[in-house]
Amino acid sequence: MSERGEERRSPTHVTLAAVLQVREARLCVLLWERGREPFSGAWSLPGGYLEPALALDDSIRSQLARKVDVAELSWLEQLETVGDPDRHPAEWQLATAYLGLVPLGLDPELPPDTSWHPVERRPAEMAFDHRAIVRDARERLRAKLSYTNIAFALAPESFAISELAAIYTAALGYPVDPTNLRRVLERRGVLEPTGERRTSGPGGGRPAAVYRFGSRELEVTDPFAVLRPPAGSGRAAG
Amino acid sequence: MSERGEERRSPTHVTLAAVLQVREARLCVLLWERGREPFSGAWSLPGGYLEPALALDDSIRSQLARKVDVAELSWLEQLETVGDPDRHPAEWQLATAYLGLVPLGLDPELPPDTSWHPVERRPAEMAFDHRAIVRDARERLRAKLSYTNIAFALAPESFAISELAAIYTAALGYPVDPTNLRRVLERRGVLEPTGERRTSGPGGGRPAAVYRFGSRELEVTDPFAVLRPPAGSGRAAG
DNA sequence: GCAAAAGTGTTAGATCTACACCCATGA
DNA sequence: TCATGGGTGTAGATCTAACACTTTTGC
Repeated sequence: MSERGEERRSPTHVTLAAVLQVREARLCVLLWERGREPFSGAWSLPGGYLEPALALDDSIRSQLARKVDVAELSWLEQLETVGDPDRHPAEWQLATAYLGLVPLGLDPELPPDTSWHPVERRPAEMAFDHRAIVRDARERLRAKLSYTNIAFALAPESFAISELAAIYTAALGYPVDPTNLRRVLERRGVLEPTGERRTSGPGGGRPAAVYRFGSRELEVTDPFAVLRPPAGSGRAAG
Repeated sequence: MSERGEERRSPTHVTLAAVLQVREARLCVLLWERGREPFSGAWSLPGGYLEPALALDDSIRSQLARKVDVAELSWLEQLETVGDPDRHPAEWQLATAYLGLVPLGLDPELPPDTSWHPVERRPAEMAFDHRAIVRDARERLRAKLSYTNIAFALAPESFAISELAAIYTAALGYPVDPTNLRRVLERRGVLEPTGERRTSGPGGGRPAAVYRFGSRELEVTDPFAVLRPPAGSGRAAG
């Protein structure tokens, strides 16, 4: 890391976010229609230039605030940084992409150039390399759903198990059985009964118990599927 | 992503790498002793300024080439990008960190300011935020050892199962039983017998069969520990 | 023969999916 | 009482860690 006091050409740096939400049983991503070149008219991820004195996550929060109420963001984590020299036609630009999540049921106000798109039917042509970023965000979410409690960020404050299973189904892309989902999450100790019950619908049916997530911090609930440490070995931190 | 043709202050951008290797039964990281301010004399990760027209991974490869023969790098993947405004005392600087792996047994020539340090006993004071990056690299490696075939990048071309178990033990930080490791990897189909056998040591002992990894591409061998898709459902790509 | 190291067999436990069955409610 | 949806029980399959046991070698 040799450095000189002189001028040095530096890339511009933007932060982007793939904000995902389950809407009408489909995993959707928040996209914005560009109004100017390059890629004018193309769908792109919300974001913008990194400002001095802002941390990366503060930057993306601030950029997102122009499109959506960031108080409704239940999760934000860094995804990847892309920097192919030709990813921007006119300038040398890097982009650090984030994965954001919004709980089911919220419907934030959006500016007219911004809307939700099902991830599976997202536009084939997206600005820059944003299509690949959406794919990576979806993959990251799917992986974490399987070994963490991150569903707390997709689910509303409280929910019936069948509603939670529908969220998993939408996000994972294949059916998730509520019966077994309950058992998995109960064994892991992440579910907490609220004591309330849903009222049955018009067709009748047994009322569903209402649950919430016991913690809204990310927890790795299934740390070592294989090659787990021997019985009584607490791994040293460091 | 509003942009203007005018000048814009941009952060400098460096690429760094936490290069890990198992040496003498310990997971080690390649560190470099800084020769100038800031953090002169402190241990730091190898890396340097991103050059225009270089992709991020090309940049870190090129920077690493100054310290170590990059042909001996068996794996390189992006880890994270850090950009706290005060991470560099003098300039506005972002850093994209990579995880690199070198197989057991290679001992690349190093310049005098560069050396291997056991990850568990790495210097308490490291330059910038490099200590946290080493920790994150180790965690990433540990996680991937459990659900992918990434051990191919830590192991030599061919090996006995007991040698491979020693590599897992060093990298994971807890004992891994060769007997069960063999079964896990054989079921996953990642091991390939070479047909050769090790000669016994001086004390005797049955000669070990020699294996290699069938693929040297990263493969997720244990994709869904839980919540797996129903029996005959191929997930759609996208 | 004996020690040492590698490899095999086996057992007990955990956890998962699938599905049958029972429960609580509205009409 | 019947349809509907929620909840429980259970069986079968898979996979795992642990460990006893057998095999193959050097001395």
